[in-house]
Amino acid sequence: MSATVSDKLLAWYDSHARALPWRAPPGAPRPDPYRVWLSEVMLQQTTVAAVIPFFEKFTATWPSVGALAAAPEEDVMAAWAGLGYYSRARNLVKCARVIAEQGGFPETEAELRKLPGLGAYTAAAVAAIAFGQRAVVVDANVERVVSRLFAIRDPLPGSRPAIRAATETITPDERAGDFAQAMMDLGASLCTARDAKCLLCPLSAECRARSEGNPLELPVKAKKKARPSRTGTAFWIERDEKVWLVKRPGTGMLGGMRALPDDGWSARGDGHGEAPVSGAWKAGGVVRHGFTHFDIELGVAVHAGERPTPNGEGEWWPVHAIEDAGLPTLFAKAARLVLAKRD
DNA sequence: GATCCGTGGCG
DNA sequence: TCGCCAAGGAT
Repeated sequence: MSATVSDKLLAWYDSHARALPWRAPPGAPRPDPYRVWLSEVMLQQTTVAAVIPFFEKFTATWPSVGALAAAPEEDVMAAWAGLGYYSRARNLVKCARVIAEQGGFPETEAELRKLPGLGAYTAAAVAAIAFGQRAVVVDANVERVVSRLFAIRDPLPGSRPAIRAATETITPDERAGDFAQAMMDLGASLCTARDAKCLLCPLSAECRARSEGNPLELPVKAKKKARPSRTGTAFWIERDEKVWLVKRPGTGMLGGMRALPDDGWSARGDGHGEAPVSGAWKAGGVVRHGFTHFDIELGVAVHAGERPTPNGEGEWWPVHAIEDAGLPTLFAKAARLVLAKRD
């Protein structure tokens, strides 16, 4: 059974693999480990379509892990702005510097797992795809495909050990990297969360969910908690055609990112409403944004006084270049709102 | 194990 | 409109 599944899947992959910028061209040897690692980190909880432009920008700016290691962290954070989960960018820089210092990527799953930002999934994926190691690669696609293939009906995340054990039985000794990518292509194109194109699937004859009932019922997942709604305020403080930006603390939400000053709102509670500068303020409108665990309704207050002098750390950023500041999406929305109302 | 951490697309 | 979802990791 195991040989049958992987053989069928690899044969399908050989004719149906997606052409993606981090994959080696057909017939080429293994892909560049730097590009594999970078793409895998970007792809954590992030769709292929969202990653591609960021991947192209990063590899054009920093063509090697050495170039990335030498980059100012601030530049990398700004380049990551809009992609989300910003701890990935901080760990990306840390990891690049460790690798540069070590003279290259480690090639085993266990050594890769020690690097910042590489968990069980990414370490296995890089070991298999970039270095040809046999590694059991389990991501959300594999969880879904394997849950259906083996009719694993226990709900996630409790079923993860069983899913991993089942994946182990079908992972081939050779081409484990192609096998992993084939599972992900299958999960992205045929065996998706809301659809199952079983008539096109190379594994339909082996699929227990298909023979036993409706594949769309799997995997079963625990229900998620409702997201709270928060309110807060961001402050637009301008002087000499420059706007005051702060750098958020290195850990926590939007950690290490440039931002507009705000009133301390968070996932846990609303903002206190107090401005960082005295003087007159006018309402600049409201933006709404959804984070993973809460929604925020953010009022934008625009300073209406003369030559404000903010307290604390920050920098004056040219208003005309605000799109280059590397603001995360919520603050980018707020900035666009202010500038749009001005016209 | 549970929680925190972004964003955009989809039905 | 809205809940779900995506090549997860760190704590």
